[in-house]
Amino acid sequence: MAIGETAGRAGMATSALRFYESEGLIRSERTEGGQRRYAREVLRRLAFIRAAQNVGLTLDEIRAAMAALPAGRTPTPADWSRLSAAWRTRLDEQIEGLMALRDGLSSCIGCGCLSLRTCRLMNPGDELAAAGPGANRLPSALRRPGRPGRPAD
Amino acid sequence: MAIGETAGRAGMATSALRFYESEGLIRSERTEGGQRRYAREVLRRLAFIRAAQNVGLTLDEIRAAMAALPAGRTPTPADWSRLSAAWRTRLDEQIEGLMALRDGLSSCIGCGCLSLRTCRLMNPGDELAAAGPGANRLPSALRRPGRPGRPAD
DNA sequence: TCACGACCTAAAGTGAACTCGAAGTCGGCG
DNA sequence: CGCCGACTTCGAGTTCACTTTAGGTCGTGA
Repeated sequence: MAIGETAGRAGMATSALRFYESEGLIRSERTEGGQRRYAREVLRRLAFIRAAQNVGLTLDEIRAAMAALPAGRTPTPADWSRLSAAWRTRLDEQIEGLMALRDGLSSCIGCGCLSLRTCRLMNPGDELAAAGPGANRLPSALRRPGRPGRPAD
Repeated sequence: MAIGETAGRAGMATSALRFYESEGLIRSERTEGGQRRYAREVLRRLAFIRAAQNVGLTLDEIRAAMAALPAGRTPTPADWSRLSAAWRTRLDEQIEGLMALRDGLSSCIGCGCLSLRTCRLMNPGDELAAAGPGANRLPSALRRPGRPGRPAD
């Protein structure tokens, strides 16, 4: 399949496919003239990438996960299934984190304190005293790239 | 308070405070020599910003929310409380979204299909046919800035 | 054969939320 | 009075996941 058809089927832009290829997430053959031709299997890889992103993985993590696929043969459904099984735990953790935040919020909403030191909304993980004040920990899917962890001070 | 002390108490870098000020999220007085001096109230604003970010709001949204604070007087605990009450709903939605994703995953994990068209993991909101295939919707806290919604095609 | 859309590369741009660095100034303690 | 750390501004850099643009090539239906 040419890049346009592949992208269309996967619901992505062609630029994304080129980008994924440059990042080593997918592979392609080339025609004589240098155009990409994708194997069917790539659709499954793209689906995996999409799904993994929904769960909050970065492309780095996704690449690492896919590196665990069998090298020689085309991956089977079972192979893909095994990979995605790990996501359940991850999702569970994310849900748990959000619920903790919500419950902390409930306990704060009445008082309006928003105290930096004592409010559970500020300090989800209890004290965190060693890491300095302020809430710094979020499930990784919630952490925003532009907001890197404070550098070691 | 000088910027260093304020930042220390809030658990943020001084650069963040300057940035927030440049973005109109906080305000300061200046000494004769041009240095910033912060009022106590700023600590509460910073706490609010931190908490709102934990819930997944952008600085734009946070600025908008804080614009609803009373202009003349110093905001009371009740004022802050009212603002943060809206977060509960938001968190509930986020949790619900993640749980739906997790349950979709459970139903997929056995089959390993990862089918672009039919897998619920790919298409959380059922068909979404109008918006094109692929899963495009995430709770905003999970959406990553670097990954903008596909432009209108 | 030729037109035209689909494709190619490489580099630069986007946006969020900051951080970092350079070059210079302030302020409070001794 | 002098020192030195804390402060100032401003512009550029960072991360992630792409998209956009410019300038050129491929491939296929008429």
